[in-house]
Amino acid sequence: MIQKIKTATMQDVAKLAGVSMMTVSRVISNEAKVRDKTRDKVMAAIEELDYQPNLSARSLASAKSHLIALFYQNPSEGYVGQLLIGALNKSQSRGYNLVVSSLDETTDDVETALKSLVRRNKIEGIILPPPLSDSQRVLDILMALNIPAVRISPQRDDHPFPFVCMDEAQAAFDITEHLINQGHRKIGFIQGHPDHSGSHLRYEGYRKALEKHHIALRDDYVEQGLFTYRSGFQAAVNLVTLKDPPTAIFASSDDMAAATISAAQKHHLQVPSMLSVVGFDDAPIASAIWPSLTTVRQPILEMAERATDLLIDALKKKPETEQEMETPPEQNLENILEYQLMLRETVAATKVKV
Amino acid sequence: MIQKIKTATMQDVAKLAGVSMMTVSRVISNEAKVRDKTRDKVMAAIEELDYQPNLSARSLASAKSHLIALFYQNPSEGYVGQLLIGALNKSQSRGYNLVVSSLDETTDDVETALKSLVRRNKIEGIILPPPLSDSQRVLDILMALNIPAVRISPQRDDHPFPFVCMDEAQAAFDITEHLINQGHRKIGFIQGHPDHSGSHLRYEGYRKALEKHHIALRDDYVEQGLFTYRSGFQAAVNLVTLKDPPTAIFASSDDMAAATISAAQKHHLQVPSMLSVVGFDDAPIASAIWPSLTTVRQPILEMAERATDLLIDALKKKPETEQEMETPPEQNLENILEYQLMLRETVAATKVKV
DNA sequence: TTTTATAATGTTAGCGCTATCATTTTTAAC
DNA sequence: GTTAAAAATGATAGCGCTAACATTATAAAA
Repeated sequence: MIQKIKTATMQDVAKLAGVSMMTVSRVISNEAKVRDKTRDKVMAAIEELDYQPNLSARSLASAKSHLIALFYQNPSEGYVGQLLIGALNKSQSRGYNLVVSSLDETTDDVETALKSLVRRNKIEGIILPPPLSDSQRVLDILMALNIPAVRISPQRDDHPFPFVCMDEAQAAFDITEHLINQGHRKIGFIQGHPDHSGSHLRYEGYRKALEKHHIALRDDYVEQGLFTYRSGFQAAVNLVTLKDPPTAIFASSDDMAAATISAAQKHHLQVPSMLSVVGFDDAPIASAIWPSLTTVRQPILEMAERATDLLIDALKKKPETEQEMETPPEQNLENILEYQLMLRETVAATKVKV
Repeated sequence: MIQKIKTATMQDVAKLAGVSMMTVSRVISNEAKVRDKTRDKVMAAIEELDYQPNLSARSLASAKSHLIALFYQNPSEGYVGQLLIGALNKSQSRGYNLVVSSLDETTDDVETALKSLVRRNKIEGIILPPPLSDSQRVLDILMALNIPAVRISPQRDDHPFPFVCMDEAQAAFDITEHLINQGHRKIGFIQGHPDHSGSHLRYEGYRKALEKHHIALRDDYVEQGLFTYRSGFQAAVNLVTLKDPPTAIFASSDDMAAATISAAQKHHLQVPSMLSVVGFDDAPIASAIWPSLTTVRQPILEMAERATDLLIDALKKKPETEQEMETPPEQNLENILEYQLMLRETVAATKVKV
């Protein structure tokens, strides 16, 4: 026996509410001119019939694909996963569908590939996570295509496309201050890859926190890393073998923080009793290792959701004004999301009095 | 200036090919009865016009949602990510859309939640990754709903829903044999969580490899773990502090393997020169740490693709025969996917002669 | 060849919604 | 109160495709 439960159509709703289909359509789609009383009647009917609009019919009638795309370029698996879940949830709930595709911006034919993807699939808007969000090349192509795009965690904010991000400098500041509050005064820092978005911001936060608490910035406490475990390991060894070693180390990524813990243990420094360590990202490794890592969680899923919202808002608005994706020069503050300090097991208060 | 490039419709193709729309439709959708000559003409026209079928129109006309769902329940981030990419790619290319939703099978109202999700979104089929693929409860509900589902890496294969998986026992066998081939005879094993799919299979593979090479299975070389770093650490310490410790350790997960490396280093055993370590999963941590971990890669993305294919095949076939999702009792071999040994840096040949 | 079965193709009628324009109602202005 | 402007609502015609059936071409049987 097959379930032939005919779901209610807009027709049904209109009849029940005693209005025309068009009015129902207006109530549902935009917030067009509908009298409150009418809207209420329609809403009630929708409620009663448990009406679900048919997206296919809507797309067909409105000649819109209701398709947005997310392009990614070899970021970590965990990162894409979060991104996808966020973008998928949001687009679904707003009646859009998501196309996901990997895109290598370094190949010669990005332009062709990109254009054909967009044209053939009738893609209406694009979400660009890092590192694509900083690819001048991709941005230029999209700009020329006159297709709306939203960037996630871009390094530079001087581009007309809107973006969502997190205040990395503030997060770095906070986690450094957390160390200071635990009594640490000798705090080492392992920098991230100099080219990568965020490295500088994280260093900036570290610097400012020291400054605020009148702790001198020591050159020998700052080591260069590349975000990788291996680079972090070497940097940590350098710090730990200093004549006057730090009592805490802030590594700019979780991989490097994990390496720092290994390096410390190798040099017979118990973590956190003899050395505190903090990371950045809340990557899977942060909670996999033991002791588990105190770090900063980037709200990746939420960023993806916000980006999707932003994009769809622009899509819905655009046809009216035929304007370029208007970016308020002052980025809306709501698009700078909250991070979260994940206080776990790798930080302890100093026993030594300061 | 807006791009009003009207994309070709089926009408256009039909006209150019000198046939009716219906014939074009038949050429495109199924492999129905169309003379080869006709098909060629149509294909040529499609090619020439770069025709892309309009999915919305198709869905509307065929009264199908072309929607499949993937439900997940807190697996690791990397895992969902791979899964999503695979499922998304495949469903996209076969003209389906993917709804993704997390689902907690332990809550009281799973049944209600599941039913309403399926009904409201008109979901036609479902992909169930672990651990949902083994949830009797969820399987029962879906069965009652008479909705096709495909399971990924299920523990038990006695259920009518089809599944895709990897030969874990064989993989465990292979990686154990790799150790043996490097001259190791004293090989420790850290088991996974006893409840979890795969734990037993991996142990079985380990056991069989020893057996094949006439190496006695020693009880004291087998430690119980729970897949977590922490559990692995303790197990590794136990193995390493044995009077006659193993020269190699096979941990049933990468997290535990990473922990094993830490434990070894803590006990001044250099990896791999003094102790070889292998893991299982090829989780992000495997390539994050250093030395990077020799392990087994599960083809997660491919499994998701295959599962999606399987599901869509069933969906396309079903209406004809109105049959329950026919599972050939003997699972098609094509649905057991190839794993890959990731030979990295944590294995060395024994120096001691055997 | 004629008849019959069968395969191949065509015709028609919507699927459920929105765009467009026509109509009615309300509000504002005089 | 009358009239004009504005706001709210309705009627109609498809969007591009497929289901269902009708028709025609082809092959098989008599």
